[in-house]
Amino acid sequence: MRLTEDHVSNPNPEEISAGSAAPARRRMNTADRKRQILDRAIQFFARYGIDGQLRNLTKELGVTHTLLYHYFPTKEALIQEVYKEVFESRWKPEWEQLLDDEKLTPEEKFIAFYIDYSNTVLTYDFVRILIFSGLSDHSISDRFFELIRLRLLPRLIRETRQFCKRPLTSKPSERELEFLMGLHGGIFYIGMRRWIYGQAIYAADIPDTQEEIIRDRVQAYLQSAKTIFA
Amino acid sequence: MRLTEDHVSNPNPEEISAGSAAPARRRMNTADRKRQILDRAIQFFARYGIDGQLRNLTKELGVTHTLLYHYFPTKEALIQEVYKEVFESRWKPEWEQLLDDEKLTPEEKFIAFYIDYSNTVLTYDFVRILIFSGLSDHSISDRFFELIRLRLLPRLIRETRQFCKRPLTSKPSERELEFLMGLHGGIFYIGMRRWIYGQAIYAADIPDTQEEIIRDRVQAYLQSAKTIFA
DNA sequence: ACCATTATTTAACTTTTGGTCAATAAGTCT
DNA sequence: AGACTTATTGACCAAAAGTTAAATAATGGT
Repeated sequence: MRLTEDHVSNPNPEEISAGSAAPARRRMNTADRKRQILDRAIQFFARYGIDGQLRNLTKELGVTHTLLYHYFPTKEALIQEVYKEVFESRWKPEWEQLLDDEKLTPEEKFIAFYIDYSNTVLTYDFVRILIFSGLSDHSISDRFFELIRLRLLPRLIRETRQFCKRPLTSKPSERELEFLMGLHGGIFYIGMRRWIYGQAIYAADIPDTQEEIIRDRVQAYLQSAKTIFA
Repeated sequence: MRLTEDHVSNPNPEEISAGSAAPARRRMNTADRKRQILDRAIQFFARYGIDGQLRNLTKELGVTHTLLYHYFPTKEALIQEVYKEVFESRWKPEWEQLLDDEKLTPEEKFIAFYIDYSNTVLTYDFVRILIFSGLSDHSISDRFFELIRLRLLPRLIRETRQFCKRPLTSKPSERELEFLMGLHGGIFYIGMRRWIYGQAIYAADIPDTQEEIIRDRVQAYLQSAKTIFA
């Protein structure tokens, strides 16, 4: 039932050392090993979900599963650190600066932002872990959406209004927000198709066309906003 | 680690019968019981994922877990039937007829289609099971996307071109498809926010405003298509 | 070269969980 | 009422998987 790694070739060939001598047992310094485990755990849980088995995770590291308990008290604790790492350390404060930059037009800001946003957020690890966590417990993914809601949406709405030459002061209406979420969701869906459903995306690896996609959609969004909120 | 049902109040109070007498053991006719199990299994797996435990599922039914094996050979078989039920029996052939209806304008078709589509597809069970299955094994969710790709997208592209007064014959370009996926994904994202992330959606339960959201987005899509593909 | 530290492993425990099978009893038919 | 069918259960199994504790050995310091 669970996802297994039967088909995953072991990327750590050293453990199957040629000689029949006892496999070399190397000690690693604490910080490095913990970092290594965490990095691998992110990939691992992204792939197999939080139900992935510790024994398989540590096999990828060429290490016994009990070693984990030297660095993390429980599996749950490890998972929490994975979440923390993925959701908190990948947020870019530059996004806010970019959207506040007075030298750029709303259109330029939107495009530059969503290109960079999709490059950082629409990765295998991020998309899948975000969704795994959402499926099991909103409270974790919520932290990420709070950042979006507080730091990004107000700025994006402001820029939209600027583009439409409308007053900036009033509180964003639900209709405005929903319209913006149409753009935002459409872009996130690119990651969904690619990393959840395994679909080939049009020129997913060709930055130029990836940019064209975003450009098309942003322009459609802004132009239509002008019409709708006239 | 796994999602448990500790916090789920048991909706089947009969099993905790007041008297200490042996709980009445009722026999159900085969077809009804199978139907009942399947229905409950859909909700259950939608909530807890396919790693949900059979003993918990049957507890909700007020029945021993071994009874499942009287109706399904293995857990895997049950899950396959759940998938089949969810993905195949919810597809509406009317959608294709609607999009082919010559009495409607492209705009009317788009709006009518996406309103009905979102009402049938953007449900708790469907969205979550689709994503659970996508996370674990594309081959299942693929069947659903094949339907979309073959039955829906060509029609939607055709209607888009019709709206733009462009020739209908040539094969849809990737750019056209991606632009359409922006609309489609933005709408699916409504379900994601609601059923995966547990976010409150603007007027999610008020059909009128739900329709307004879709109307806004469809109109934005069509108008912009005119500009982009001029 | 020896010692102390601690990273790492080995062995074992416990609970969980999918699955089997024989026993039980609720319906149905005569 | 008695016999027959079969839905349902209870006891049990084996493998999986998180966790613990003691044994082992790599490393650094003196």
